[in-house]
Amino acid sequence: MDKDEILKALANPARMDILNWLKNPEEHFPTQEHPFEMGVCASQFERCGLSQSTVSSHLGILHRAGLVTSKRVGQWIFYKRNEETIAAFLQQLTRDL
Amino acid sequence: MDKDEILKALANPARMDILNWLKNPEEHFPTQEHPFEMGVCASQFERCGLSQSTVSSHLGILHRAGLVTSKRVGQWIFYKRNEETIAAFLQQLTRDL
DNA sequence: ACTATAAATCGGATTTTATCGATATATGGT
DNA sequence: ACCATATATCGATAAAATCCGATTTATAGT
Repeated sequence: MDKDEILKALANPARMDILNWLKNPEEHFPTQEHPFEMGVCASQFERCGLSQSTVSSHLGILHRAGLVTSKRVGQWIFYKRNEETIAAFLQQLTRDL
Repeated sequence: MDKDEILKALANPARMDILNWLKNPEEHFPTQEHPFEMGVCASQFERCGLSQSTVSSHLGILHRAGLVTSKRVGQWIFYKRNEETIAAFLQQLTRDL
């Protein structure tokens, strides 16, 4: 759990949006065909207006920071919030800051 | 209280160090001649190895984000943590994230 | 083997951030 | 008024982040 890496990941509005949308997939990704239990399909995040490659980069940064998990299912990759890491980060920040 | 601005301010090791040092001024700034009640004198932070102008810039970013307060006393400017803003930020982040 | 779709990676353009030395501004003391 | 000290601001440079389109890689279906 790299606090600095997580802070950098959070210090960007698009990535913050992605994390927030993932709290309510049903509400924010009504067009997804797949069941939400698997997570949210990567391509769904292009709704933020950024290109496929940019979205992929943001998802990679969130994933490397440990803030989301990803699972490949067939040709798709599904993302979920990693609540464990998020909670641990908040705890440490509350202690350290 | 601008959450994004605060996150950007925190997403930098030097600024994070400054905030942490300010939790224990007596320990981290033993060379300060002034009483610590006033805060920590700006020049003290040059102990992080950065130039005076760079330190001044970092302090300005922390101040604009509301994470520290500053008070001029004579020719010096003293900095303290702004515990109110820090606590409010942590609360909001814990709610929002 | 070929085609289609999803996602990652590459290469490059642009913007933002970090840093410095030099200079300007503010204050205090002589 | 002048000099010394503390801090802020300016201008330049280098590094990092953001973003895109094009290409590559992975998987699925025919």
